[in-house]
Amino acid sequence: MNIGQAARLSGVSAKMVRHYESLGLVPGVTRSTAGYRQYDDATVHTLRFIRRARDLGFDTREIGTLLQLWRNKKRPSAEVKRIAQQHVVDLGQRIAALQSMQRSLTHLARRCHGDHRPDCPILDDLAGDAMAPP
Amino acid sequence: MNIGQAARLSGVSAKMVRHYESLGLVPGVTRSTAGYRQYDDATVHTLRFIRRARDLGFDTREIGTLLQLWRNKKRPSAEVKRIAQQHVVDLGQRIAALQSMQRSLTHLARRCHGDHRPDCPILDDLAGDAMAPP
DNA sequence: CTAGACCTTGACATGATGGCAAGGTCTAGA
DNA sequence: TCTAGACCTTGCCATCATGTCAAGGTCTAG
Repeated sequence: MNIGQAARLSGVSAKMVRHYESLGLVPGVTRSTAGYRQYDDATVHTLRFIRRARDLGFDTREIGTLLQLWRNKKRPSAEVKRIAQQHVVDLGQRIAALQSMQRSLTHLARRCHGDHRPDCPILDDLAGDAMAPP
Repeated sequence: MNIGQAARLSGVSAKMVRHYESLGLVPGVTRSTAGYRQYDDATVHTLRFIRRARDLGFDTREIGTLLQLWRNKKRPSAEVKRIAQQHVVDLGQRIAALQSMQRSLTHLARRCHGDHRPDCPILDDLAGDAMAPP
C-alpha cells in the first residue's frame, strides 16, 4: 500500500509519516521500483500507536522510547508506568501554569467595566501600575 | 540607556527586545553614533507591559492590539475586556485538552501493575487493542 | 594601550505541522 | 494509445517565541 492509504488508515498525514520515518520512529520502508514507499499493516499499526501517543501529549522522543518498550516483549511494565506518570506530572505543571494565567485574567476582567469608558484594570495591571498592595 | 540595561530593567532579554522591535511592538529606537540602541524609561515601561502580557499567555499579535489600546486614551474598556475574555476562553480550551490527556493517562497508569512483568494496559491502549467495550 | 564587557547583524535550532513547487508515476476512461 | 487527474517524490519555507553562536565593532576602566 502507498503512503496515502497508510496515512488514511492510521490517521497520520502523509507528511508526518515521512517525518516520523526521518526521525526513525517507523522502520525503514521498502520502496516500489518507482521509489514509492510501500507499507504493510504492521507499519500502519505503528503509525496508529504514534498517533494515539501524540493525542496523549507525548513528544516524539518519548514516543521513541515507548515504541522500543512496545517492541520489547521482555519489558518491565514499571518502566512504561514511570514514563506515563512523569508525563502526568508534566501535564499537571502545564495545566497549573495555564490555570494561573486564567485565574489572574478572570479576576482582572471581572473588575473591568467593559463599557465605552477608557478606565481598565486589565491595562493598568499590564502597565504595572496595579493598585497598591493592601 | 543601552539595550542591556533596558533588558535588565524590563525583564525582557536583549534578544527579545530586538525581536519585539522587528515586530513593531516597540517604537523605532534612536541610535547612538556607534549604532547602539538608546532607550528611555517609557520604552522600558512598554517592555514591561509586553513581558507581563506574555506571562498571561497573550501572543504577540494580541499584545500588539493591547498596546494600541493602552496608548489610545479614548479606548472603550469593553474592547480590552473582550480580548481578555476571549483569551480566558482560549486558555480554558487548552486546559481542557491537557486535562483530558491527563485523565486518560492517569486511568491507564492506575491499571498498570508497574512491576517486572511486560503486561501493560498503557501500551495496550496505545496499540489500539484496548479491551472490548462493555 | 588593552582586556573585558557590551553592542551590532545574521544565521541556525527548537518541535510538530502545514504548504508549495517542480517533477515523476500510475490508472481509468475516451 | 493517449491523456487527465490522482498520487508519489524531494526539498524548501513558514509558523512561534526563544536561545545560541559567530564575527566583528565599541566603550571603559586600569
